[in-house]
Amino acid sequence: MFKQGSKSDGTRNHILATALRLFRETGFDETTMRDVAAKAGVALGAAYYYFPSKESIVAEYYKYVQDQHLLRAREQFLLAKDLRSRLSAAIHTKLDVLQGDRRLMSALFRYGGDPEHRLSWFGPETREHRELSAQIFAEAIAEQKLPPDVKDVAPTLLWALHMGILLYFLYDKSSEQKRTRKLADGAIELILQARRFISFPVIRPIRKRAIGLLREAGLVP
Amino acid sequence: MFKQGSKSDGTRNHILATALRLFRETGFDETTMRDVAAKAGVALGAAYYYFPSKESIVAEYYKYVQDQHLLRAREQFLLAKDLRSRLSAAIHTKLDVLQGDRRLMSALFRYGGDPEHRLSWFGPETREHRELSAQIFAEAIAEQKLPPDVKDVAPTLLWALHMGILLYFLYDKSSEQKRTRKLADGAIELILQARRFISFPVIRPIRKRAIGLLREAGLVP
DNA sequence: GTCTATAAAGGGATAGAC
DNA sequence: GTCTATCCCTTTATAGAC
Repeated sequence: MFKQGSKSDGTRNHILATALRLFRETGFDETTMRDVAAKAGVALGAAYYYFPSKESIVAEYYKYVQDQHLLRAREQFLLAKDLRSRLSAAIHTKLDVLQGDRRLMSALFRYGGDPEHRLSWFGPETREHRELSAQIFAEAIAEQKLPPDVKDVAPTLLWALHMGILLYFLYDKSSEQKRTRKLADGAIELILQARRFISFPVIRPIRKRAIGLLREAGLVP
Repeated sequence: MFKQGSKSDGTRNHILATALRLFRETGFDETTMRDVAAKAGVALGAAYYYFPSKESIVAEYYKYVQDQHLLRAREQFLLAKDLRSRLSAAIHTKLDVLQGDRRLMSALFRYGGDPEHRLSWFGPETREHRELSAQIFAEAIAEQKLPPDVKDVAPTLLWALHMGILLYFLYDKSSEQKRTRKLADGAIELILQARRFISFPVIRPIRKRAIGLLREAGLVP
């Protein structure tokens, strides 16, 4: 996104930027492709030439979010040494990127329930996105000494937690979504507390069982 | 749904049944109101006379699912005494009701991400549905001796777990969604195991903290 | 009150001309 | 690479039959 170059890239970016602006201001469903084309000063067909569907514009935004998240999280990882700061960096940078775009996220959300959809969060076509997202959490916990089975599944579980927090974020009407920030911080504190328990021999059987269940279900690697 | 009576009820039910059949066979987006009207043998206007929108037909289905779940779960509760059977009844009856309607569920799913939508799962308009759903889980654990704070939040947490299982169900391509059944059974076993730990004094602080966090976030009562 | 027939506004998507 | 013209669909609306 926003890379410059040939003339076509200029038009494409112009249409994209206009569309995202309208989606943010007016909402996804409320914005028509005709609006986008008109405001961008191109014909309807031109908009469809660059974006095969209205949804594909949102898909572009999804990529942008992933890139931004990776960039910002890694930037903060350079200075964050302890687990708390690193988990905090991983989740809060994501919220930073999405702050103000909650209406757009609603449009993304709808793809999640359709296994056949190209943009479904859990479908094969978006596996790369998921893995990239989990990778950020893997980097957050990279230096931690943890039982191997825990370390294997932790990134995916943190990714799942982060998805839950994003859902909360979507519904959070508090100013600047402060409640979500608090929820995230609280969740991190719980993780830190759980981290101490997780290696205890008493916990081992239930831990093994839980991870085994998730593995069998294909929910974790 | 399916209640008989006046002539209008007959037509209404006929349109509803036809629409659901087409949604199941062809998919929600692929089925047009014109298809529904045509297959039901009524004019387009008649279909819109009974259902103000295509979505409102799906909303009707949602009510039907809730009613059926309550009915079937309570029927099984009469014979199920231990916690395992009662949790099993609560979740498996829901899956029974939804079995074969996964395409329809995809259509329902999309409402979940839009806080402004009348049919959003987490919005104020559907609170009754959520509470009714949690009520079934409350009945499943009614006879259990549990710390009061746990007993207060358990129905909501079980409801959340059940929502997660339904998401898995949506994506489960195994024949008759056997994998989801296994996942549900495994989750129940984990709950039984956790049930033994939950009252331990060592666990108390982290438990209090976790529940406090959920309360502050407004996620549990 | 229940429904048919019909039209038309508004919007997603496409074919093909330029 | 861009635009015009067009199709199909949802939805709303209306006039009138039963």
